[in-house]
Amino acid sequence: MKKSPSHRLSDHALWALGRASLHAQRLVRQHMTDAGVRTQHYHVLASLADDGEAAQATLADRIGLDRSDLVTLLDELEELEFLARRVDPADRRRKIVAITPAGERQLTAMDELIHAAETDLLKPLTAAERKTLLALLRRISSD
Amino acid sequence: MKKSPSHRLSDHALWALGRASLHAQRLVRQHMTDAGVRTQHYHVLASLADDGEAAQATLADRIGLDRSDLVTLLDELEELEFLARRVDPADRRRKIVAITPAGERQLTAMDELIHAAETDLLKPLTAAERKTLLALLRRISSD
DNA sequence: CGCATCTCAGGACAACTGATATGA
DNA sequence: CTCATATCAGTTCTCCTGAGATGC
Repeated sequence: MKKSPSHRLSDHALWALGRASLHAQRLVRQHMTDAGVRTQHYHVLASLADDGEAAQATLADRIGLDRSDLVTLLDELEELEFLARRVDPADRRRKIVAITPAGERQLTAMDELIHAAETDLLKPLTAAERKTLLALLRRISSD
Repeated sequence: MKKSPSHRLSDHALWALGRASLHAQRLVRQHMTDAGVRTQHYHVLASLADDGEAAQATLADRIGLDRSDLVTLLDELEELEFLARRVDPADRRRKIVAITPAGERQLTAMDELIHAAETDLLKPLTAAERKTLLALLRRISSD
């Protein structure tokens, strides 16, 4: 016997995931929009800082972003001088993207906002539960 | 000593959530788009079937959807005759939304697709892990 | 009058698709 | 010629905002 009469919306991990993710996005924006910067900007800068400069295609793959969408994103960040594009002399089709000192400063500033949002999000969980959640999420998304 | 050198993108539950949710959305679409129906349509029909007919405002609250967005959604579903709107005689501002037999049939059909997507998503997890994940997701999104 | 309900118009973001120019 | 890279244009979907019309 099932206790609740098949609540299609609340019993599916599918929607629970969506709602949690939306909640997370809202927290991020709530902390970030003041700066006029978007989540994707953070992704780009963080990837460049953590894994080093790269061609746009590999950068897009690293973040899991579409290559065509990355173009506009890089335009905006280059305009702000948070990164620089230079043509790869070895293969002149490629443009190598590198973060600038100003970009690193911006990244450190955003790090705090992100950390605050993450803290808010995980507030109801213990440290062990946070690790469990992260591990489970990784297993269902990467495969 | 930390083992990995602070991978900003992979160590945050914030992005793990986003990636998992995106992956889930893709699975749903992969199973659903054939029918020309969207996720939100399912939400509306499922809520009407599980919790009964309701005024638009309360329906929107139940799904967690914006009231203005619900209008278009209901227009589409009414066009397909999957639901019907009728004015509440007790308060003529209100329109009571109810699912039709055709809507219920459509819902059953979608149930299978949704179930398939959910199975795909949770494939890497054991039954116990699925329960844990669902419980953790609920704790961080509801409060 | 203030207030709630439904409606309409439009913007912001993210994900996706297809086509093009250029170089390897 | 083929393939990959970066770019450009346009669509869809979801979420959000503000304003109007009608009835309480």
